[in-house]
Amino acid sequence: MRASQFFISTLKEAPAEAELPSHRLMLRAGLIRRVASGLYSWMPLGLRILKKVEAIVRDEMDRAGALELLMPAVQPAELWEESGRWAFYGKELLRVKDRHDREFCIGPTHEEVITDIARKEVRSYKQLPLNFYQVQTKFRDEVRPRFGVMRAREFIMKDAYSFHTDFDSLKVTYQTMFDAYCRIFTRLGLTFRPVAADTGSIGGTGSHEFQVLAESGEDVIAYCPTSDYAANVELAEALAPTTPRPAAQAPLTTVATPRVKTIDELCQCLSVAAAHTIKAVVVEGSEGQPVLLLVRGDHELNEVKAEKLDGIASPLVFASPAAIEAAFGAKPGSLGPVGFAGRIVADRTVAAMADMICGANQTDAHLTGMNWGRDCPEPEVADLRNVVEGDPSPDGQGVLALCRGIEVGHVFQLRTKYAEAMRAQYLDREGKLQTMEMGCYGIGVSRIVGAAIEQGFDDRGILFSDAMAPFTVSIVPMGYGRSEAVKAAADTLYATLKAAGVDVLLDDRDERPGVLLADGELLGIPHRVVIGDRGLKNEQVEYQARRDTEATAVPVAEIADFVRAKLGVA
RNA sequence: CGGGGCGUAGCGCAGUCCGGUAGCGCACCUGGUUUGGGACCAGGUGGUCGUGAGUUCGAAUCCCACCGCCCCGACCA
Repeated sequence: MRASQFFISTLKEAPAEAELPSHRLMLRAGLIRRVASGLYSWMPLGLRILKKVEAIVRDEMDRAGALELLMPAVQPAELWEESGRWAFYGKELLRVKDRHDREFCIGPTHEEVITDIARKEVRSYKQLPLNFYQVQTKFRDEVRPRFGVMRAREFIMKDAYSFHTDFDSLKVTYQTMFDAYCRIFTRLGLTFRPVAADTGSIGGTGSHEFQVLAESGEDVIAYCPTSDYAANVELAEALAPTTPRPAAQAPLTTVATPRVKTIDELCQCLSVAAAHTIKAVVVEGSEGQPVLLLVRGDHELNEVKAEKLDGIASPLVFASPAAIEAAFGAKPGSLGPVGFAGRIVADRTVAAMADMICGANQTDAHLTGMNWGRDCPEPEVADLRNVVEGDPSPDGQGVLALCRGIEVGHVFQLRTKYAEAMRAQYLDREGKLQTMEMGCYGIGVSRIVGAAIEQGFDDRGILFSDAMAPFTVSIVPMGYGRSEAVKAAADTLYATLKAAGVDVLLDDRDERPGVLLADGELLGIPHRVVIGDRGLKNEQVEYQARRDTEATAVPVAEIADFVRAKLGVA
């Protein structure tokens, strides 16, 4: 491509709305333009990147035996009513009515439509397993779209759905897809980690997320540096302390703690460490009754774990201040287990504590020296908290560390959740009707572009991998319109690389050298050849990779082969 | 949904407190000079100051309402 025939629209300054490096750089480089909150146009340059990601995804999906199809973005409400999600999905589902007043949604995902296809098309076990995928626009009406294409409302997703006669078959395809995902992210040049994950609103059993490691990530991952354990903190198990509970020593004492509402204030007021306190959270049980959850003062309640407990409302509902006062006779900030007659669930760590400090169920008062068994009954025990740095790894191999990640892929074993609700059945060998097993597999194609930039940029711009860059090589002539020699050398190299199938940009724009060089760096083009009269005097041009600190002089006669060698192109 | 902030030219901003008929940098157009790191000179184009309703002789500026956008929060009692 000749830059003069293309559309390059870079900005020296990023619009004020962008905060995250990837978002700023995507706007500055002119890859995307915002249309409305969470809605972006992909400009020609950005679309090239998106297409490259898509091509790799398709290549690996095809290789994994998945078959591409295309489902509509607009879906009838009836299908969602059948699966039960029309009611369950909530406000993120964009619902619309057509001219006949019939209800539809703009698809945030496609389990319903694909299951409808499977139940209509598949009759026999002989047709299974099957794996379909599509690359398509999704819409999720996010509460707070942010970070440009990373959490947009409309985005491009590759979603695949597999159908099976039995769980064993599902597990085989799940592994095939897991492996394909690893190849995709590796080929894209991303530093990523597959982690065990919660299944969330999609439902099902086994699940892994593919997380691109980045400081700005919205997810927290717990991993073990000395083993291959890795899980989203939502899921990572906090093991029970191995040391037994110490014997009670302190007497139960009520202390006045005026205006103390938080653990921080409590620690200051009593000059104690948070690890000696316990934090009380009141949630609703399945019948709406208050349930008291207890975690250590310096720990965090894990909502996902809490709502999985039997008898707890799911999704989790926090009790209202009024309900709390009615049940405890005290305001939030002074709650504790002593004297509370309802259900109490203590985190494993809390269950192993002695001489604790907790709320007294009396406004502006706390108890010190609280002990299980002596001052109140032994509590029900469960894993309720987020793991913290240094916790023992659940696989028994060392301790956990935490890092942040951007979720770019997610694979699920859905099992029969949708097939059952929507009666996706087949006839088995014996002629008996059976429910299909299902898997689903998603990749956030547009999010990958943001995530990749988040993982690769410097003060000059983007650092794209060869696989994702809008162009692999740029030829930057110093004075294309002024020097016949420069023009000839640039044109020759351009023709040669193009003929070799290299995605090359000849920057023949009538701009000053500084503009051409700065734009190439902003766009993250990984390989650059600078051609100028200065070098040509000695029959030389300059090669510099985007990540190199210095240019390499290369004889003009050898530059094409030199670049091809750098790219690994024959 | 709660809190904070911001809406003035395509982008970045000043002007708003203290009302007087809109400005700077970049970008863009024309001409000239330049040409190995975002050039220089000269001349130009472009704005219902987010929208609506008020106060006033007069509103970007003051008052009210609305809309849009960004950030933080929406377990941590």
